Amino acid sequence: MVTIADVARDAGVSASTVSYVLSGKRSISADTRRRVESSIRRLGYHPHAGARALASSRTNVLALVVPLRTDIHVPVVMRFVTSVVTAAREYDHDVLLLTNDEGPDGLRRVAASAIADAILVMDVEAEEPRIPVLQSLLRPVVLIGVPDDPAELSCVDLDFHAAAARCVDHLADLGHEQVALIGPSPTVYERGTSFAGRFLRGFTGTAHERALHACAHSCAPSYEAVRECVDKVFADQPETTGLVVHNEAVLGTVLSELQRRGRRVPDDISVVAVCPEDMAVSFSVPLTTVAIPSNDVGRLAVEMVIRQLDGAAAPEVRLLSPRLNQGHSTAPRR
Amino acid sequence: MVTIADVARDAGVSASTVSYVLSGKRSISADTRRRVESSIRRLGYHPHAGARALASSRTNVLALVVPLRTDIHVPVVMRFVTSVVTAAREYDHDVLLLTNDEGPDGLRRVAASAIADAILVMDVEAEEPRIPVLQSLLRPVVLIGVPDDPAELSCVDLDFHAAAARCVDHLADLGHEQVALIGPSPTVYERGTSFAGRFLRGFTGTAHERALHACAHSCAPSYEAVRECVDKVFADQPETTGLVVHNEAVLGTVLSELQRRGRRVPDDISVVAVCPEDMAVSFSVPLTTVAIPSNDVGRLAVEMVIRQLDGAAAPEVRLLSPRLNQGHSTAPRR
DNA sequence: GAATGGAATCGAAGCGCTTCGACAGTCTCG
DNA sequence: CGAGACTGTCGAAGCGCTTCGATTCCATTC
Repeated sequence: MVTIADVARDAGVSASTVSYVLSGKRSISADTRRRVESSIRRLGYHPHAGARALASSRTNVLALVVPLRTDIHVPVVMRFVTSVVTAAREYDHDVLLLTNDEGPDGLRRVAASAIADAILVMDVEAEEPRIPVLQSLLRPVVLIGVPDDPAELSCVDLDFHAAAARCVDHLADLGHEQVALIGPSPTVYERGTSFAGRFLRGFTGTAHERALHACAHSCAPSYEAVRECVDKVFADQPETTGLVVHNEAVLGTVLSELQRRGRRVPDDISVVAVCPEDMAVSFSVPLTTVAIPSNDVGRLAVEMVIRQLDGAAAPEVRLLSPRLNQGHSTAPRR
Repeated sequence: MVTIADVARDAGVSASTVSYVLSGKRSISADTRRRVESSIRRLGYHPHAGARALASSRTNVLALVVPLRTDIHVPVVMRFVTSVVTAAREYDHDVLLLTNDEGPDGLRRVAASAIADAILVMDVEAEEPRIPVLQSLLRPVVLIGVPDDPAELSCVDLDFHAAAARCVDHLADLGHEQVALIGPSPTVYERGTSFAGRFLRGFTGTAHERALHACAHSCAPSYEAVRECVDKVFADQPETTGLVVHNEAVLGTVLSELQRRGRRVPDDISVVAVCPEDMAVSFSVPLTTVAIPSNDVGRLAVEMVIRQLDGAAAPEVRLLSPRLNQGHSTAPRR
């Protein structure tokens, strides 16, 4: 293994000088810097992560807690994960993958043994049970999702309340008077997943404000559940002409089910989906969507946590404003 | 921070004794062990990962290289990832998530800076370009997938050749004479993804042996592509009564497309899918499948790499035998 | 009863790095 | 021209752990 001492010898300087070249924490003459850098390259030197962590109490690793559930749409989760990894690398950090199945002890272990400098948590519930542990960790934490009481922890997420409002307003503006929401799986609501409740409240609240008839149904990700759910919508409100789908997993099934029933999109019924942008274009009708900005959220989470690590920022709650992308799945009511 | 010295003082022994209690590398009297363990618990001691790595040259971290592509089915990827994480934790290891976008340098960096002890690689191509780098790393590597020339690297995967054979045999045994394969996206084949080619060869080879008429088509994950693909199948072979779908992303769409055309499953056409077991039951007809054993593969990959780390095993190629689960989507030809 | 060997423990060295204080040399300015 | 400030570099300490003798104590064995 190539050590800092090898580089120092090769460049004719001391080890500390090499360290300062690398960290930039003290000024170095241009000539020395050049020599050291060329030695580093020539020898293929990479600082030993453990040694560095030991000496500096910084690992340059972020821990990311991902959900193992399957009722939450996996491709969406994966988008967050990759955006976090990508952003982390830009700030010279790596990402350690954690699941919840070790429970709070897993978090304590990672924090106490200094495997990671900070922790990012996905799949946040409204009454998030992990908050006490996370607070006790004495490390920066960013929640991807917003619990009812963030308790001094950083949070970042799409503003799902506003997103729902945006959907309803769009449909109302187009003249639709009976609207329906097909939401996430019942299990998602039961668990109190933070974004689900926020969206639902935004939906019903705005529908009420705009004086629309509205109904909302959760929907499990199965063929039968979708069928049943669509049944319920038209049973509740036969004249429903505006549909908001907040459930990526059943989106395709809902569309083909509408088709099967002879309801044309957007002629007979307008559909707004809440999903990642690139998902919207993979259907026969490019969908009008409120995008889930996984990339922005992931990147922002990383930036927030890095700034906290640098002591340059206090915890804060950031809600991203929703953007509606007009597709061909919504049209004025006829 | 609680250090080993704190524990030692608390238990009235030396630091090295605490270390030996933890590692079990020397014998310790029952009494001492008890005292040390209770001190550890009382003080909430967790060994500092960096210090440990420095002293022992072992990080207890496995790096996992995941694909960012979306033409490969994300939920399947995620299943592998979670099974790797879960298995790794059982062997007291954590998982560092790597993507390919740093290229070979990323691998070198992780290996040279001793961030991880070993590397697991997903999304392996037939002519895997990363093999030279991986070999130069001087660390255990396990490929999840089998390249044409593994070159002394460990590999583990489902035996896709045998899996295809199993599908075709099943259909042939049921009396079907014209069979078709709907395979992964064209981009997957173009890239030379290892499992795609192996499956395709298994399909055509076995169909030939069993004297069946067979055709195979790749299929992009879009509504139009599925439609076109199904068109092609029945244009090529109007009497096709056996269909193998090796493309999780379009499975649902293919089924509804068949339905749309009035081809009942399994009455008019038998369908065998290659997908994770739990995915098979989420359709209106529980599918006959050859399961992709993500859990077994992920766990096996971890076990192989751990055994190599312990010096207890040499690199090897492990192909898991396919298992066919009879569902309700296949029936004798009428 | 001296020699042998095993069990249990300790002390010290060392893993590769960062960081602090010291110092020599060079500038700047009154 | 000497005090003071700044620049660039070095040496040494120390981060928390593992591991290699060395040591002590006891039980065997002939």
